[in-house]
Amino acid sequence: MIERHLMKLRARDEVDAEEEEAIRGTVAEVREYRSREVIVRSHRALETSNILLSGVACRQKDLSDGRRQITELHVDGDYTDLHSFTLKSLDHEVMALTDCTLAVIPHERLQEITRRFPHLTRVYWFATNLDAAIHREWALSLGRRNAAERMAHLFCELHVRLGLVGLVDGESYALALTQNDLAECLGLTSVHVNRTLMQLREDGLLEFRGGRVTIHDLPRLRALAEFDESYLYLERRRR
Amino acid sequence: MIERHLMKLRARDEVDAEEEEAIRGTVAEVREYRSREVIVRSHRALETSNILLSGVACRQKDLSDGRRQITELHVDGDYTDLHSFTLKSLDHEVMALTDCTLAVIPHERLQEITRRFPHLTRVYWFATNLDAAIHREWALSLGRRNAAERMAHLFCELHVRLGLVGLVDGESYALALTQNDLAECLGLTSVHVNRTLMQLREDGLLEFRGGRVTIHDLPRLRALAEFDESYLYLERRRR
DNA sequence: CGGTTGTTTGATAGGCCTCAAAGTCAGTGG
DNA sequence: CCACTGACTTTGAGGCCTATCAAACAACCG
Repeated sequence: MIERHLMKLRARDEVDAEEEEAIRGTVAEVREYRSREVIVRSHRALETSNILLSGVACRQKDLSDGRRQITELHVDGDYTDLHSFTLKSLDHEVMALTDCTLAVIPHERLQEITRRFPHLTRVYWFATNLDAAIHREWALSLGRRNAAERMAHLFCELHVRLGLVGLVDGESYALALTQNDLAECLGLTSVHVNRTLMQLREDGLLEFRGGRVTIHDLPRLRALAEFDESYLYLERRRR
Repeated sequence: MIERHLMKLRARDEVDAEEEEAIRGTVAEVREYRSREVIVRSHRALETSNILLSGVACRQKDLSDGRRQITELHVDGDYTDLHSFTLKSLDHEVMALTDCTLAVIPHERLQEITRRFPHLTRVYWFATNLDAAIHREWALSLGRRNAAERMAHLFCELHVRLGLVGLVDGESYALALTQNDLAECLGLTSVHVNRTLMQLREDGLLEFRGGRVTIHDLPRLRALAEFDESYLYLERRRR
């Protein structure tokens, strides 16, 4: 059930059998959400966190006039809101962008495994620090990359992150987002996203249609984005 | 020495005498850096972290053609790179924007106090999650706020964060940054920062000159920025 | 098959960038 | 005490990237 979550942890650290068992034991419940449903509301006291088992979810913040920014995308196996374990409430919403299945993990169970397994504490601390690293890379995109570079970078990031959990088929992966969702990730309007997608397609870099991304020229895509995957901390080492 | 660091921790949690003593014991050394010196290089194996004792430092990332984005500003009492404790190396540089003094904390000492004090582990885990919350708010600014709103928001954030450590005098605080530094925080050019500053000044919101920010109308500044300080997690509670 | 959601296209506007140069100021040294 | 320097700020003109507004088109769905 949480196999993809374990795959992801194992890509960056060692997790032994006993730790794995403890992690499996943290799951209290499994819930389903429909596309566009809010999974976690902002500014509410929280006593559980969630692992995304399947689907695409996001963290988003907005302004009063409706301007909205997605600050991170989540895919299968991601903890969407592990940070609420110490924050106790969130500064953003977590929302389902497609139908989603999530495992619910009570904070008290996290408290317990961090007490029993100091190493797992660091594994999960690392995981939240990785989210922050992704935020920083997005800040670089939003602040300094133009539309095409930003978009190329996002597709490269997802290519790696989905690849880690076995969801990339050749150079293609499922991504059931709307162009407006992309716009809210990239700090653009959906109209400009549409035009930028067409440009990337005409340039032979990739196609995005029917909820699927097909990369035609990964080296050029990475070069355009100046994509350097080191911010995803892919080394498997003791944390 | 690390009084401001403790002030900041105490604004969000309780730290008892024994824990405080342990924290003081983590400091191995104190170092000075000149303005513009690199404090921590990216992509290098790290075995220490740093608490900023005085000065302004930043985290920054750049693209090959020189475009640069600052992803967070650090002020007195901040851990500039606590996340390297689990990340082991950084995806960005830490740089001094003014002359700075930093306390050096070996990771092995952090390892030790997290073993002895599970609560302190959560206090510091919280601290890195707070950095991520700041990153998200900056993403909202970079993606969706216009130049004046972004700038207003940044000055509001610093007003609160410097206030926490006693560095705000009335509605004024020292901030020895150049307009170009601001531009690199805000995803703008220094020319446009200059024009935006003039506009904020003409509108009677604030002045920024001689390395000092003077806020003339805090309510209007906050309204312009839609500043909601809850992302800074100012409630004092057990983490 | 009408209704709804999402994509595509077109025309126009504006916010911010680029390039360039002048102005200001603190610090340095003769 | 003043020329000199370098770093930073300010101003101006022009242009581009992306937003805005509007409407047509396509695809999905009950």
